[in-house]
Amino acid sequence: MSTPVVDRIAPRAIRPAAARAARTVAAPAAAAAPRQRRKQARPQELLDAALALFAEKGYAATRTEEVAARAGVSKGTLYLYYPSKEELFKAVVRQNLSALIAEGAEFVGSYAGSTAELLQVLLMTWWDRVGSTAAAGIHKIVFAEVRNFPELAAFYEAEVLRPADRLFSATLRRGVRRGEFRALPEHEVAHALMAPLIFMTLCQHSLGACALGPRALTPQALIRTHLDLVLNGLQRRDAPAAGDAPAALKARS
Amino acid sequence: MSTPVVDRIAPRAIRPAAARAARTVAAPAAAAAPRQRRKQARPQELLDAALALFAEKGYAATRTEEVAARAGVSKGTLYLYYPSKEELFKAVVRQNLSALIAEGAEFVGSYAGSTAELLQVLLMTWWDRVGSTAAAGIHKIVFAEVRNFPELAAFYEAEVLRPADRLFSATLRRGVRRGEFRALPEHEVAHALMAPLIFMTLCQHSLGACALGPRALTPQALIRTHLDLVLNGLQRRDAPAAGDAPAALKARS
DNA sequence: TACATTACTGACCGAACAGTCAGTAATGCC
DNA sequence: GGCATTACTGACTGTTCGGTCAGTAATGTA
Repeated sequence: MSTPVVDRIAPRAIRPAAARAARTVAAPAAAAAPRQRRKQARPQELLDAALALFAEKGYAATRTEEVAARAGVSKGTLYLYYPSKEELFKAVVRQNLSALIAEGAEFVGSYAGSTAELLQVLLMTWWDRVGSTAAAGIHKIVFAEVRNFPELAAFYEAEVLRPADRLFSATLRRGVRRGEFRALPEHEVAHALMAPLIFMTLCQHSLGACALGPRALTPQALIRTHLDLVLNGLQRRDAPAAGDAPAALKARS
Repeated sequence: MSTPVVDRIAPRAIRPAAARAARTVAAPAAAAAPRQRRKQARPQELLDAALALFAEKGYAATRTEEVAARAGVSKGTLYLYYPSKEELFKAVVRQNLSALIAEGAEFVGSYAGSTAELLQVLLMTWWDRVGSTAAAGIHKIVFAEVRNFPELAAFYEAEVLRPADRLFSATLRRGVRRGEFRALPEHEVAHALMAPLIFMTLCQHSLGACALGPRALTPQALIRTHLDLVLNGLQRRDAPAAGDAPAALKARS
């Protein structure tokens, strides 16, 4: 089929050539202060740097030295605060995903309005707090690399997947119980609810970041269409159509 | 927040320790024949090996030597047929994705039944020929790694994304033109149509492969629920419900 | 059997990278 | 100012991997 040709020289991977400078030009706030002692601030700064780089390049492709440089410290310092690359990653997941899911579960328990509205709020809030931020890039990593790092699979399952599934299943049951929705399989509908959103963030964090991908797929338009489609699909044939756009759960901090 | 602890020794990545044996126990068909000359068969065997390994481990994490070993040849031979790892990957994409999309476009042009039926056939066929095979793993790679290999982004966009988007947009327009569907934004609905399916394959090729992930998400059940949901959502309120399950496009070869 | 062609091999090169640790300098205390 | 504590540094190590190329052996031809 394909003819053998030996010509070009392909680079082993993307050339790093970016880690430099970070120390000399230094952090955005502090000018060019060499060797500061700021034990309190380091962990958070390292987490921020790690999230940004993991989301951009993936887990395996992110070099710990680069994370350190972005946080304005040396590689040795990173290992002073996190015992390994893996533990650093886990800390990032805990801070950015686990926290919000717990908050959402609490919200669902005390919500009084219609379930269609509730779903709108949940999805909009997810977009506001995760989907539109670097945290969305974590999903990209998990999907792609979890098989190469089996220990991270169990961690993500317990820390993110199960809680999120519980959250949406409970919400859908609520809709059926109140006579608003048809009774469709919970897991599958929960999947259909989140899949297009997460899928969109995957696009944005991959093809989209290259100014390519599904053309002009603006998040707002997609979420609106998606909600219209799904809420209409969930609706009992004899029920009236859902109202639209209640106020969101809570503005980003 | 996090306290510094330095204790465990984390491995650099997943230990390869798998490439061995492949030559001695050799290929399933030929016993243990050293140094065969089979110029015709090599390219396809290399593509098969590459697809399997790329889908399992990702692009960067797959070692060319491992691909060669799985195909029953040495690393040098691989580079005799494909000039670089990147070109090997492109060849895999062309064979496994581009081909089917072209076939689907042809099918849509000549289809006579209802558009709801047509969508069912397209999705079912996609599942049969891509979603349920190793080829689905390609999407995982693209989402995760395309940013580290910008040249692959443009390739995938031109070779897969645009053709697929054209295919679904045309089908949806057909439904609206024939008065079967509501007029919703094409790109967004096309996204909502494919996202849950591709998303499911992502799950299966990552968490699912670790026997985790969304519990008991069987493909058939998900596709059925998804189609029910979306076709019901697309339906004009005054139209009758869609019929079900026409015969599939064409059985897997 | 001798020779030419060429499919195939695998040791080797250079670069990259997770994690270490002996050393350096900022800070607090007297 | 002098000293003890400790946050921080960066050169170093062992290993991995894409790609190369001089050499080897299978095949066709006579």
